[in-house]
Amino acid sequence: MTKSDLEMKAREMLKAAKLYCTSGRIDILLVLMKAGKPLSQNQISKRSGKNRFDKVTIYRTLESLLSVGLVHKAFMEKRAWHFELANHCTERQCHPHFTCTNCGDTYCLTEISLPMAKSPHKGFVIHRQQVRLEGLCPACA
Amino acid sequence: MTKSDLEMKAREMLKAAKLYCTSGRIDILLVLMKAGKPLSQNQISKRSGKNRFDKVTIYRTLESLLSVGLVHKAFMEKRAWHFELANHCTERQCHPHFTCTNCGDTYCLTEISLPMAKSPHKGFVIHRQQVRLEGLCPACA
DNA sequence: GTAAAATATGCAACTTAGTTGCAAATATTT
DNA sequence: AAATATTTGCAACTAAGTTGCATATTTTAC
Ligand SMILES: [Mn+2]
Ligand SMILES: [Mn+2]
Ligand SMILES: [Zn+2]
Ligand SMILES: [Zn+2]
Repeated sequence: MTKSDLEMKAREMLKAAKLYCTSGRIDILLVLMKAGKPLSQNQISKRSGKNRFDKVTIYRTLESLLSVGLVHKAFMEKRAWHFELANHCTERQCHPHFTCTNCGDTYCLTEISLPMAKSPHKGFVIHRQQVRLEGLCPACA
Repeated sequence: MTKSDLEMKAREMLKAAKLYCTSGRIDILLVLMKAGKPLSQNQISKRSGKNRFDKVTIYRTLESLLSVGLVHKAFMEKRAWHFELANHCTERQCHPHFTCTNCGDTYCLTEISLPMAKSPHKGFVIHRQQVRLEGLCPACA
């Protein structure tokens, strides 16, 4: 897929979601598509190349992408929020994220999925489940 | 269990972990025991009654409890870290936490446990798994 | 019990993540 | 091209968490 193919895809995603098609949104979508793993505001900023958006803009952009479901917050034990494209995800369950306790890298384990937890009787209604794994990555094991 | 029973227990936990038995640690352990759910530094501070510890002390106390495994960080989609006693937990998996998307309350689902995820071939070694659930609590369903 | 050694605590100052209001800029609709 | 709707940057702010250092408390050794 060429660079402009990706950009076309980003535009289509925004259009389908009825969001204004701005350079900030396109740029951030491209960064997330290329990254293929959850990124923080800071990481997104660094990867935005020549277009440097204000951090407020990045947060507000992510918020708008979140609100239409194009992006998810990933469940990670880090200080900063991490965002990723909401693909590979069902309505009820995102793929697990694995973080290496040695090198700190995080991987999306899109091949794995756990059965949904069963509600513990007393009337909890479970809508969504997120799983976080930690251990050693191939390089550190 | 009377108040002093709990305090005795806290002292024993600290002794067994070879940590100095200070009023701060005892106090924070008591708060966590009584709470029975993950609390932030701020919440712990408010619940500490007449003994008000500096927030730096609370963080450092939690760090020491973490380092000997008496306390865990719970995996929550909130801005602040949340800590809880590390009981009801196996080495490999803590109980799932459920957060109500309506009222925001969090519950420890100690009755539930999911099977451990299987490593996706390529050499990941999984040590620990955490599960977060969201949906509606009995009061909000 | 007392002194020495080891560790915890408070305070002030700092860093980093995320938010808010408002005026200027850009995107869409007409 | 103008009118309208929405986004963006900037500056100033809040909240969470950290660091250094002097003082206080806990433990150990005698
Ligand atoms: Mn992912
Ligand atoms: Mn819990
Ligand atoms: Zn690693
Ligand atoms: Zn609720």
